Amino acid sequence: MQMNYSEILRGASFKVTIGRTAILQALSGEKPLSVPEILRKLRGKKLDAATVYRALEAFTETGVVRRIDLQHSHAHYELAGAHHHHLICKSCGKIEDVDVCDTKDLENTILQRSKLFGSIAAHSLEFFGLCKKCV
Amino acid sequence: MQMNYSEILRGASFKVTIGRTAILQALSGEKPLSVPEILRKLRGKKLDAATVYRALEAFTETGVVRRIDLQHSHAHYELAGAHHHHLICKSCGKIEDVDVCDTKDLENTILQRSKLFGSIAAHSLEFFGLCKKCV
DNA sequence: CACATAAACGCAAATGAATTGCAATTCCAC
DNA sequence: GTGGAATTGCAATTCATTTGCGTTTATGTG
Repeated sequence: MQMNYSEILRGASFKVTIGRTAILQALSGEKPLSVPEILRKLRGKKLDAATVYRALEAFTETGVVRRIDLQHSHAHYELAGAHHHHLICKSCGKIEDVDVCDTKDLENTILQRSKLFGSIAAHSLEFFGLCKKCV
Repeated sequence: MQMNYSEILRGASFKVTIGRTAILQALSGEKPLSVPEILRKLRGKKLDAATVYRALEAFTETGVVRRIDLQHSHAHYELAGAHHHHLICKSCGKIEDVDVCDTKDLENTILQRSKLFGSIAAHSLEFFGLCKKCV
């Protein structure tokens, strides 16, 4: 069931390049990364920022990567594996994954009540609080 | 129960200035605004961008204003009145408010399962889909 | 395997949002 | 009214993000 990065890229009909493979690899860690963080992580690979931005745009469009908001004034990205959300510590920035997510009912309720919308394709849900160290 | 902007400002122990009152006024519309949008809306008032950013930072810290993510690569702000969320059309950008929100149970469940976090203070929840015109 | 083509890339420049330092101004409590 | 702290404007700066363009590279087709 494991999918390597080449397969992921090919599966979304992207070319398999060193750069894009490296970007996916960088995103395979536990924490969602911003573009500057990705660039720092791939310092050795002399990847241009424009390349990373263009790759991430393509990746998010096809759903390979998910873009999330950690309220840090710039976007963060993570591999779009299993659907999940995040707990973010407002003090130290620690991030914990949250895999509970039963918003299907909620989405249906919302769609029924909405006068203007016809469909919901995605949602973002992040929780902000304090981790045990920062309490 | 109506609160005017002076009262809101005083209530959060801010000084009541023309600038900050105008910012709150600008945010009183239906749509969450980005800083550039606020500046455009207050063009006549010759408010500096730095002033707006500083005010919004103070406002979000004290909870007077809420910062939300519409996946547009820059932050949007709205008055922190009744707790609600948003439906955002991925095609035309239309925004509809969602006032259904029973995430209290969800938050408790998440906190219980979490090993690292001690408290949840806030959450962001936005739905992305297509409005009826863009279907 | 060569080759054509579209995708991906690097580089440089431009844009645009957000931040910062500092001096001047303004609100507010006393 | 006066003093001090909060707020502001201005200018300069930082940082993320985008864009144009010419070059390189992956890939499928013959």
